[in-house]
Amino acid sequence: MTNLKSEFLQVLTERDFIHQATDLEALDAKMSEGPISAYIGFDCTARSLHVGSLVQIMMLRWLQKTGHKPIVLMGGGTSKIGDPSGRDESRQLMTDEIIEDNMAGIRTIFDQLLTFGDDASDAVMVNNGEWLDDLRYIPFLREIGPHFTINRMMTFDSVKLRLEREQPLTFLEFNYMILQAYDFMELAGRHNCVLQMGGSDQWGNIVNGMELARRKAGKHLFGLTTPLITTADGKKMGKTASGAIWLNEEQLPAYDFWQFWRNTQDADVGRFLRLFTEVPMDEIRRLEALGGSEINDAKVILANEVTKLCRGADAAKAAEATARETFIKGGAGADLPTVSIPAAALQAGFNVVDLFIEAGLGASKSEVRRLIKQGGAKLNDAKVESEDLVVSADALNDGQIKLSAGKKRHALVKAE
RNA sequence: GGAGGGGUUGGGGAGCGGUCAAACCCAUCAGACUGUAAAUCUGACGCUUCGGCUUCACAGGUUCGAAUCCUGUCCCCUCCA
Repeated sequence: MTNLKSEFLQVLTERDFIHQATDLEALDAKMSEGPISAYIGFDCTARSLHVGSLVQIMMLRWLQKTGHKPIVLMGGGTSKIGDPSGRDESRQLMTDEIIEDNMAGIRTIFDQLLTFGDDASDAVMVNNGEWLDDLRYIPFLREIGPHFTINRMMTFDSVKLRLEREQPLTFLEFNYMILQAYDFMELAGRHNCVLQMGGSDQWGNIVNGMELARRKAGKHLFGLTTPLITTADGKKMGKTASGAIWLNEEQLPAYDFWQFWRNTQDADVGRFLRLFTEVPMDEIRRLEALGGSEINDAKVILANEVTKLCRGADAAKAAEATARETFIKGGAGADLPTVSIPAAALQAGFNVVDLFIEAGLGASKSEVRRLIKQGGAKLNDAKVESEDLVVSADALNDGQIKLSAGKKRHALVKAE
């Protein structure tokens, strides 16, 4: 791990991206000689990737920045199987249409973070459906099958854990690792790809690909994995009560995305800045050393930087402005979730409880009443004292009513 | 195929004829303290027109009364073959 020569690996090391790597010295030598191609595979399990995948995407970005060629592999083919790694249950099988649709959604985030094209260090996107969809069973088995022993496959975590927990592992899923191994070899042949990266749960799959390519084609390929990113209190990152933190605007508005980062725990700020932003290391060291409430400045920078990367500079600015307006001035920022209600209904008088539900700040009347009872409900920053309060048009402030549930959840109501 | 054990409110897990909307833990939400942090403390945590109403796998039944008893169905687990 010492004295790495290639810029890419230096960056990765410095920013704590590396969990495991195969033959790091040789890889370093190769990468410092000249540009290489490396890939990461993404399953098309949803219309957007979430922050759990952001580490991988950042690696591809650094790869490109340091002059190498990123290959984004869309798992159009493998998504039809479902990766059993790290899961106790089989994934629900998806139809081709859903996979297509998901792929289109996921593509947008890569367009945002990587430069695609035909130049040497331009990123390319490939779909493993290209070579997997039309595989013929018997020839494939004869070509690839002899290189895998069941004995060895049983030792990989994705298989072993499932079996140890006595959870079923179908033959379908059992094939996943073979197909991913085949992918690596295929990419090595088609795009001269020599490195596969991925999350730590992909280690087994990556190693399989390397071995297959070595045996079939005599190629020396490399693998590198990132650690599983958890929060300081040991939870999987990016899973909040309200759902996953999606990278696409369509799945999660920029303001909420920004807030997620702004609410990072003190202990995670430095690590997240290293992994999810391109802020220079000196600056990060300065920011993470901030004590007391000053660390909030670092959190704002974190939120701004990540939002800028994933959603663009304008979205980041707007989100920050809204947060500033809402939390510091105690006003109402434009980016807050907004709902419209008919002006006539408001004229007639609207019960607070119903209004909170309309604004999405409560799922049931009981829930809102509880909120009011506990003193967490505010209307235009004044505590709602009674659940019988009737809100009328004179509550409008610059044409809008600000509702708050607790300190962090705010919404605007406008009359139409 | 045989013998047992079980399916309870987001998760775990009590309850085993009435006092059960159902202990407790976790998660979640709110309040206090702070810094839109963590930790801690407090409270809440099915729905409701506040009269009640719908929940304890599903469908029936016994009973004044069932999550609790009986019958059937579906699912899960353990052991034997």
